[in-house]
Amino acid sequence: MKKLLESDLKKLLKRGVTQIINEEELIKMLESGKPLRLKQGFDPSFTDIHMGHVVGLRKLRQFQDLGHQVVLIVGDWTARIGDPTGRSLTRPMLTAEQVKFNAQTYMEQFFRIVDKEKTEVRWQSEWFDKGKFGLEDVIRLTAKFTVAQFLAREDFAKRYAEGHAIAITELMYPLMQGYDSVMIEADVEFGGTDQVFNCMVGRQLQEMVGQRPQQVFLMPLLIGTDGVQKMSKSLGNYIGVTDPPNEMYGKTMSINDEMIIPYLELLTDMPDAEIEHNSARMSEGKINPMEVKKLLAHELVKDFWNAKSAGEAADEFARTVQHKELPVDITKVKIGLQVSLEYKVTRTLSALIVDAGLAKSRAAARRLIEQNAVDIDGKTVTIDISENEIRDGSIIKVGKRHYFEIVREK
RNA sequence: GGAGAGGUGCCGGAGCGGCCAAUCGGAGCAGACUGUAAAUCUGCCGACCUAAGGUCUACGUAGGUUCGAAUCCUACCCUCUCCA
Repeated sequence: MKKLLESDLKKLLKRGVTQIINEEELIKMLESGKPLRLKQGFDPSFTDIHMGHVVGLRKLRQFQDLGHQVVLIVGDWTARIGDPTGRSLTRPMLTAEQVKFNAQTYMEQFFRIVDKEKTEVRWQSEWFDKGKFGLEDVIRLTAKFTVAQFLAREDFAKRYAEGHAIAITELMYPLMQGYDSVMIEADVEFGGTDQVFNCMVGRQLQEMVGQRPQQVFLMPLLIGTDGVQKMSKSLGNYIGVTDPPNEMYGKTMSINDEMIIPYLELLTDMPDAEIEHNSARMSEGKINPMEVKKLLAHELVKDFWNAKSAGEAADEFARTVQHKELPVDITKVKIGLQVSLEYKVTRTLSALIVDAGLAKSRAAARRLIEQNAVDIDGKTVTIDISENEIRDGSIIKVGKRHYFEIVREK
């Protein structure tokens, strides 16, 4: 165990933390010098980790660096139910195969941030599978809680009030998550602020079986790139940890100003003093917020890729976006006479745009043309011309930042 | 088990025999403005056809009535509410 310093404690318990239940006890536990069992669960109902998850994973890493033990729970059973948290609709159930695949992918990404050496991976199936958990257990578990307790939870209450369906299995979800804490004898459970209820159930269950109730460590939910809703894959407002450097950089640059400081606090190791300094300069108008955002974007790409990629992504951004020059790599679309058995096919510009993957359908591509969104070699095109009218090597721009090059086949 | 309400495009939600590819809001996309921010304004927003027009596919599922159905009828599936 590393010796606990005052500065460590501050960083650990203050930065990027919404609430700790119960903080005093947690501090005592940390000071005792005994390695703590930190519970982090996830549902393999999705595969990609994005920056929203990173907030919590970084926190786990900080604890690990002080010598504590992470216990990662693969929610292979809960995933099949679907976490009702924040949902207005019942989620579809997943098959065992999907769950397994997703878990694998998830963990590959998880260990980019969290230290694998100090992590114990446990699957819920270890205690929930057939033969291990029976009706008797279900009854014992469910008997401890009331419907009123569950309806106190905001999302259940809301769905109920609005007449949306709530499956009984969904009520099982928090119980199962709580039971996990008992099984692994968790000292601290980590989660986003939307996890309070589930984590508290764990606390209560542990107490009922005579274990010391876990401390609950709640972290803020990261707002997505749209600046409004929490970051989530299904809303499409996320930055994934596996996003290629240019994309990660670009997406970061598109967040709005208000989010720059929170992102720095939650996703980077930039010292508090430096963050405050930047924040002050921005509000005094001494620096263009874009410059700070560039620091953030660079920092993220550096952490998830490397310094070299970060530099390149920054250059690419400056080149294509700020100076409106061409990107380094351009997709090439081949044109030329294509003769099938039946007839000769000459494509139109709209078809080329679809082939380049920049529109879902030809109708959509035509709409783009009509809306002056398409340029050929810098000149806006307004009608859907034939590929024969396009020169070899022409650069076609679609929207603000998508390009492709025409290559004529002889 | 009984009674009532309802299932519409990515989401919410109008329409209740022809003028409905379907009002409106949100999301999304594009243009203007910019710092590829945000906000704002404007336009688009089922597919296919080199097309001011045409064709096809769509309003829970399957049939039916009608010249014509998202709209009426029948059966089925699903959801919600109340009663038992």
